[in-house]
Amino acid sequence: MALLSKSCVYGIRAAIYIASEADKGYISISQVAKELNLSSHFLTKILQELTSVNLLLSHKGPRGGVKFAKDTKKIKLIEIIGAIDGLELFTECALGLEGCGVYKPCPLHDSWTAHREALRNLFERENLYDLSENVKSAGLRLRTLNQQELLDLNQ
Amino acid sequence: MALLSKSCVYGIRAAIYIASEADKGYISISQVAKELNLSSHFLTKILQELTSVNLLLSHKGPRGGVKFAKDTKKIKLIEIIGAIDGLELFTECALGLEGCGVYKPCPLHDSWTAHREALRNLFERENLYDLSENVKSAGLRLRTLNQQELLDLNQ
DNA sequence: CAAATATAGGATAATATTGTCTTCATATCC
DNA sequence: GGATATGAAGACAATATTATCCTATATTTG
Repeated sequence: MALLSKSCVYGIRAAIYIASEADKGYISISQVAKELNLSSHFLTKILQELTSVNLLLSHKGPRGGVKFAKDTKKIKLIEIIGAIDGLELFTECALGLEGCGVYKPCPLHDSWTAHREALRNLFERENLYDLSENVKSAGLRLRTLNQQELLDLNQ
Repeated sequence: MALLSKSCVYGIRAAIYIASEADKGYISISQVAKELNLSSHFLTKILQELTSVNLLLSHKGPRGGVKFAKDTKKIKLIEIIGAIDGLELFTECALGLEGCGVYKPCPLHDSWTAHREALRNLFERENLYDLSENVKSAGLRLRTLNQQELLDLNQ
């Protein structure tokens, strides 16, 4: 199991990329998909979840695409995660027990709730502007590596 | 998305219960399943993953069942998780990028790797004996609640 | 208005996860 | 040795996730 679903991860990577191009207005999803090595149709669907909650604005037709509806400094990763995966990860019992709480806790209740908050903080801290700036200035990576790059890395 | 798969969660809940009955020798899987409100066939499959890595010993026939192969004080939750879900959660990039590391990090690399370790520690700390003792002494919960219990809880 | 381009949205398919059921093999007990 | 109880293992089904493809709709451009 991964922490986040693939859809969510694709959404986050795309969001950071779109934020890095925020000054250019609408950016086409197919360009984002190409840049990140994703299926454009699949990415379109994922980003629709972000437009439906008004995080993204979309525009059809030539020179259309998507852009963020507000200042990317004010958009935290947790909003992207909430729109795609939901926030259950940050609210639910680690053992999936409904009603697990102070009154009827599971054996992991205390340690997990504490940890859950730290995890939530992690994603509440990160805003899209900072993340995208880091990508630009430090050459961080949003793409998968191709075969050759993976080989190079393993040497 | 949840942190752990359902199989893993079922495995953990069963493991804690089995540990709480460790002094009774082999305990039948169907009894465990009944106690925890799980399908016995499904649980059998999950526990087979624990016997196949020699965490559990199994015994067929009347008075058969499963029991832990070593002192439950020495079995940490991380071992159960590793056998069922694998340890990818504690080793992989949060954005699922292969080869994400110091050399070619993703924008979340630093904060996630730090957090990942804390998460791992959480599950490395907890041993089955302590967890099962907590369940017994503090009446903690391994079961799902039934309709009535859920209603009671919400009042 | 026509052509081109882009998102929206639905149909379908592939795969993984979760769950049930049946059969088999083995052990116990009488 | 026969009846019974139990885990092992595989077939199968339901559901969720991931992915692809096709059509519809809106918008721009000429």
